[in-house]
Parts: sequence; structure tokens; C-alpha cells
Amino acid sequence: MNETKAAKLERAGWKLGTPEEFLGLTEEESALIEIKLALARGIKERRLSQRLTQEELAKQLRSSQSRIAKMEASDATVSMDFLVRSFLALGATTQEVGRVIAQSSAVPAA
Amino acid sequence: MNETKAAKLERAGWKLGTPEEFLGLTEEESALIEIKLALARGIKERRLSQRLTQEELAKQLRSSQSRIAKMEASDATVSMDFLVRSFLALGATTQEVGRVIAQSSAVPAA
DNA sequence: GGATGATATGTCCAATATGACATACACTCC
DNA sequence: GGAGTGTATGTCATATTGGACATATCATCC
Repeated sequence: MNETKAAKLERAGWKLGTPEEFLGLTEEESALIEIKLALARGIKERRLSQRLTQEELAKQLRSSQSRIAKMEASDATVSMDFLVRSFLALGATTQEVGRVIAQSSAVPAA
Repeated sequence: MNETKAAKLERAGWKLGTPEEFLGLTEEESALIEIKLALARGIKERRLSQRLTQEELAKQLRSSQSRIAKMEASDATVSMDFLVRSFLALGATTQEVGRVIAQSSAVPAA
């Protein structure tokens, strides 16, 4: 990994510098970010496994390719509503959505 | 029950009449609504069990009492982001958030 | 039946998220 | 190296969501 997690998030528009540094984020703030990252990953996975293009998924959601790209890149302007709607549109059940969120904070092996 | 589920949702601002009736909502649409309802219930439960007023919770979230009331009433103008932030602020873990969402579509005993 | 405290509902306008579009980038094939 | 296909990124205008405030409703107590 040649880019820190914080750097990736900042590139995606998350304001980490203010008012507390990454490690200083409150529990809720970082948990929410983790949830969104997990959903974004899950969406991309599902989309690819169904061999859909961003364009095709966008059409299903009456959205646009650029918005899907931003969603998968965890852009800060993408709402949780949109993430969940997308996940469901890709055929996920609420159980699956719940599972992805529940596991979002699981610490990956270093 | 003297008020139908559809009536409650419409009162909360969900547009059910258009373009499909309640029972005609797509899977995703109704799943998303169920998720929000479940989160709202969970939030109210947690708040009450901690003996917090809406005013106090609002302060924690830098929001306002009216917004909390609307959230607990599943008002259509309340985002999922706000629901999840609130749930987390009340001390819930991502595991709990995930569990509530996963169970949101469980059919209750009639 | 007034006072107090908590919650609900409605309306402002400010902030944020959205779809659309243009365009840049990356990859493959020829 | 051009064409074709898919993805990333930036910017608009419009729509949705936000906090704040006023006011209404509802209990409970005296």
C-alpha cells in the first residue's frame, strides 16, 4: 500500500484535517465512514459479478454514470440512502445490507 | 390497529400513491422504507432507555428537537445518514446497526 | 383549569446531494 | 496511433435535506 487510508479518504472529499485528525475522529464519525466504505465495496463487487457497466447500473437507478463512479470511489457527496438503494437494486437483501454494515468495522489482518 | 401502515407512511410524507400503490412498490423501495422504519424505532428505544429527551439528543447531534421528532416519526425528509449517525451517537455499534437493518424485513407475527 | 415539560408539526432559507453534461484517463483491439 | 469501451473527475442548476424557530398538542401535577 503506497497511499495511506487517510489520504484516500481525503482525496474522496472527507474532511479529516478538521477538526480532529483521522485517529481523533469520534467513534461515530469513523464508524459511519467505515460503513460507507464497506457498502461501496460491496456494490462494486456485486456490479462486477453481474457484469454490469456503471452506465447500465446508472440507468436502472435513474442516475448517471458519474454518480456511480463517485459512489464506488466513496465520494463524500454520496448519501447513505443512495448507497443502500444501489445495493438493493443489485439484488441484495436487507439481510445482506445488514451483514455488510455489521462487518464494516471488523479489523482486517495487518 | 386502526390506521393502516400505508396511511401512517403517507402521513409521514412518503409518496405511495404515485406511481405504484403500496403493495406495488418495488422490492428495493419497500425494503428501504422498512430499513428506515426499523432504524427510527431503534433510535427511539435507545433514547428512551437512556432517559434522554429529544432536546438532549438533539444537542449531542448539534441538531434540533424538531428534527429528532421527525426522525422518530420516520418523516420522509430524514436521511439514512442522519438515522445512522443518530443511532451511533446513542452508543450503538456498527454490529447493532447492521442487525437492526438485517432484521428490518422480518415479518412480524400477525 | 393553569403551569410546566416533552413531543409533534409546519414553515423558513442555508447547506448538501443529485442528475446531467463535458471531458479526461485507461485499456484493448486493429 | 486511432477507434471503441468503460471509468474517473470537475462543474453546473436543481432538488432534497438540514437547523432553527414558532406554535400546537399532550401529559402530569398542583
